[in-house]
Amino acid sequence: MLAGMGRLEIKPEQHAALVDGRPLSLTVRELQLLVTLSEHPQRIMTREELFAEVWGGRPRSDDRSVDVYVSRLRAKLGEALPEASLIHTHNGIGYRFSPDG
Amino acid sequence: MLAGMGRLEIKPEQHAALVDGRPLSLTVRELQLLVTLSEHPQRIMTREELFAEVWGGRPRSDDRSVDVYVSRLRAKLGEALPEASLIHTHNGIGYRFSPDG
DNA sequence: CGACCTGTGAAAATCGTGTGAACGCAGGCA
DNA sequence: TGCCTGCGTTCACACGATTTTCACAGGTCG
Repeated sequence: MLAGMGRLEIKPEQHAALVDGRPLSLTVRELQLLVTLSEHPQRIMTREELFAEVWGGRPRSDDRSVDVYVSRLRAKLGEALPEASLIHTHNGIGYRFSPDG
Repeated sequence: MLAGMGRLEIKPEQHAALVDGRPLSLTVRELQLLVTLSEHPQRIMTREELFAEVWGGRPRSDDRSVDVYVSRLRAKLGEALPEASLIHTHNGIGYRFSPDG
């Protein structure tokens, strides 16, 4: 128990992601992205899908917003849950959220 | 231990907030706000929620009362408990009371 | 009147966002 | 193995948005 996960709860209605009951200080965008990813666990989501959900519309072909926010999110999650790696990169495709490592 | 908290007691029924047994000199509004925040520890509360509890009704869209009173409250808490940071800002959303830092 | 509380406007300070660019890693191929 | 190359990661910055703080005017109550 409390290995890696089970410690992270995502509560969109409370505008919060909790680790051990304590909210991470995520920005609105970061939270939106985390919520979107976590709503489809183990599913590889393309940048287009993620962009559509979080920003709305389609990303420019060279838009790196999703990558940048994934990076920021990983940094904050990594601080709060050092041993967990929740967001996985799928090269050439997109990202996947995995609740357990 | 006794960093930040354990030293602060909030007694709504006595219209008082005590630090090491001594009452802070808070105004009615300040106390109401502190009570409201502290009744939901670790929960991010929106301005609308706080306003509804303390002032009643809905704030004007550009109302900054909550912010101003949070600021006044922090000033007084900061004097009595210099090392504690009990009220956290969540940008774009609202405020959160955290008994321990 | 004098002391204090309250809400408002506005200036000052801080933070979030998106972008371009630098960097680094992994995979393909000789 | 060693070099390319494409893609993902992260940094730095500028701009806009949001929060913090200050000053003040009106109100209350002794």
